[in-house]
Amino acid sequence: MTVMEDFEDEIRRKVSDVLKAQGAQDVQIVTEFSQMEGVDVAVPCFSMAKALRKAPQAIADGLAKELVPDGLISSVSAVNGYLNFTIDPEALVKGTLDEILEKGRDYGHRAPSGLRVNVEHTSTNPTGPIHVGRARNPIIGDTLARALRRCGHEVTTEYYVNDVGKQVVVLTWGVENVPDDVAAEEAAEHAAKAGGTEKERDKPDHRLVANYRVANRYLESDEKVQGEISDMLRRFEAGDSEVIGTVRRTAEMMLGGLKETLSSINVELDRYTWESGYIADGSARKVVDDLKKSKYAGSTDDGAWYVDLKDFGVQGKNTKFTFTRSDGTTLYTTRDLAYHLDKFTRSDRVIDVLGEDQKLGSKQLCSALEILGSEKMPEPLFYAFVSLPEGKMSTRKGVVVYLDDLVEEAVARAYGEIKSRRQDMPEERMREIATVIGVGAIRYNIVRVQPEKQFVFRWEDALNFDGNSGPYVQYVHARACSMLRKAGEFERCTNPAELDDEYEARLIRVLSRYPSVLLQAGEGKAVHQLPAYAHELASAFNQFYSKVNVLKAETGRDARLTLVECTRTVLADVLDCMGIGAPEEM
RNA sequence: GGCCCCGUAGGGUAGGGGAUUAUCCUGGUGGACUUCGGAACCAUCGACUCGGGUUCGAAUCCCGGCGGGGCCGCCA
Repeated sequence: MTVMEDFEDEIRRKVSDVLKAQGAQDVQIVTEFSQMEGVDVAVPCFSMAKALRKAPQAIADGLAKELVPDGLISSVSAVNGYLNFTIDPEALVKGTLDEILEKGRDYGHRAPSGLRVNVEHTSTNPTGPIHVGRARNPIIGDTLARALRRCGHEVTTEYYVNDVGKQVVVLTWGVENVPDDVAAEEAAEHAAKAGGTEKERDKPDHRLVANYRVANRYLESDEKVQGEISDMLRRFEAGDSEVIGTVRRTAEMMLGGLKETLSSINVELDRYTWESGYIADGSARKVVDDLKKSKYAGSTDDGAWYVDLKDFGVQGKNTKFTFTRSDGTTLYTTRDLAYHLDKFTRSDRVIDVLGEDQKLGSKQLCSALEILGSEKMPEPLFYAFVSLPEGKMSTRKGVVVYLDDLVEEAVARAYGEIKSRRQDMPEERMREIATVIGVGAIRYNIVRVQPEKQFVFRWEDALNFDGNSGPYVQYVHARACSMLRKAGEFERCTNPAELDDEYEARLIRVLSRYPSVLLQAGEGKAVHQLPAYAHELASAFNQFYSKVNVLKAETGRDARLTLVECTRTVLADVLDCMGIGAPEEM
């Protein structure tokens, strides 16, 4: 419990007591942070108006009259239908700072809930490198996972690897059959088309995707290749262990490259689950058997099975959700059902981070789970697609920006910045910090916007290091570290009498809100609140910094240094929650 | 054809029924400061897609246009 939470509790309790004394039971009392100057928490009285049959302002007036400021409440007033409360400023200062000092990097984190939460994210097909369109997925997913851990949950992150189906078979055929020189030529040509932003890389995903492109091209025109691939696909479907093994090995090679990319942006997943596993262990088959028994099931003349979802709110000309082909083999969605049932045995909550093209699929999945009698349902988190100013990303047309290229560019840019301001720093250290800054800029820029909004990728935004950016926040952290380094030994002091400047008070107020921001980001699945908060905190610190002397303070130096230390602690944690490093110098 | 998202200053973006000042960044303009690290600080300019409706009150909810995106496979 933080001071702010105690404060809100106290308000709710006291307002409720007064209402009960006035004969009103069971009235919902909501508290909210106020933007009004001089008001900390407000209770809007509008929603009580109907139940109490009184005007909002009259309710607020009545309550304000009965409530005597004591405890954490230092003042009460009624304005425009709001009951406004001010927290005892001394308690806020002392309570917030003491708690940060005591908990350190755990400030704002909740006690263990015992809840197991599974966050599936990324799960891109292992057929090519990750481009910035897809990058929204790992960045949102990883950030959400970090926020949920701070909410006290036991979080497992998971990547569902698609090693079944035509795409991976085509890839595998390409890797086995396309001559090295043809693939190399394709890679060079593709890089040239991308206009120099893209480089040839010796990395499995970039190497193998050339074979994949060539194979796809052959597939369009060459009958011999078409025959070979469909034969391979047939053997794959029939359970030919040789083909299955080859495909799996190819997918693993590709995945190795993808993992490298993810790791470069600080995304490490706890678990990789292979789609083919659900065929091998018979669980996809069991889903088929169970669905066939349902009253919604039916089959076409040639033997394909479906469930009709028209009673489940699925709209459109075709409400049939097919779960077996006419030859009896399973489909992607059938295996996805088995996958979700598996996840439910391992977790209490299951979150899927998905592109918005999966909306219908996800709804169908839920309906089918309902038919199967599942008590748990996945919670999908959808994000809209990322496009380029020139239009949709397309690997084939060369209209694509690979995440590896973006990272490289951002790091190079950060390196240039450091080099221009720091002549004293060793080369290796500059490189190290440039990586942290470049990656920070990218993650911050992408997590900044609400997932459901379309996102147009622009180099100048992604490489922006000013204002509302990762590097801005990192810079403030580095600056705070520098001050603490220079300060040397000091005695921690949280005496409110020494922290009564308006800039100090504002900064502390922002610090006090961190726990509620983590809650919104995690439980509310609103990860875009994190960069907004980080920027607000960093900005409040910069204002404080420009107006108040710390190292040269005549009085209250220790208290100010303590405030600097607390800010640094929270900045480091909010950055970490976004998967962004907090360098001590830059 | 049907369904689902989104539309906020020149560009980007927060708020997603309420407080006669709608957030933040960028951009423009103008400042302060011999700095505890200027990737900074201050001031100023500039916006709720349109039309109806619900409501004491709408950027916010409902209906309809317009614009952008997505989906409607025995693909994954």
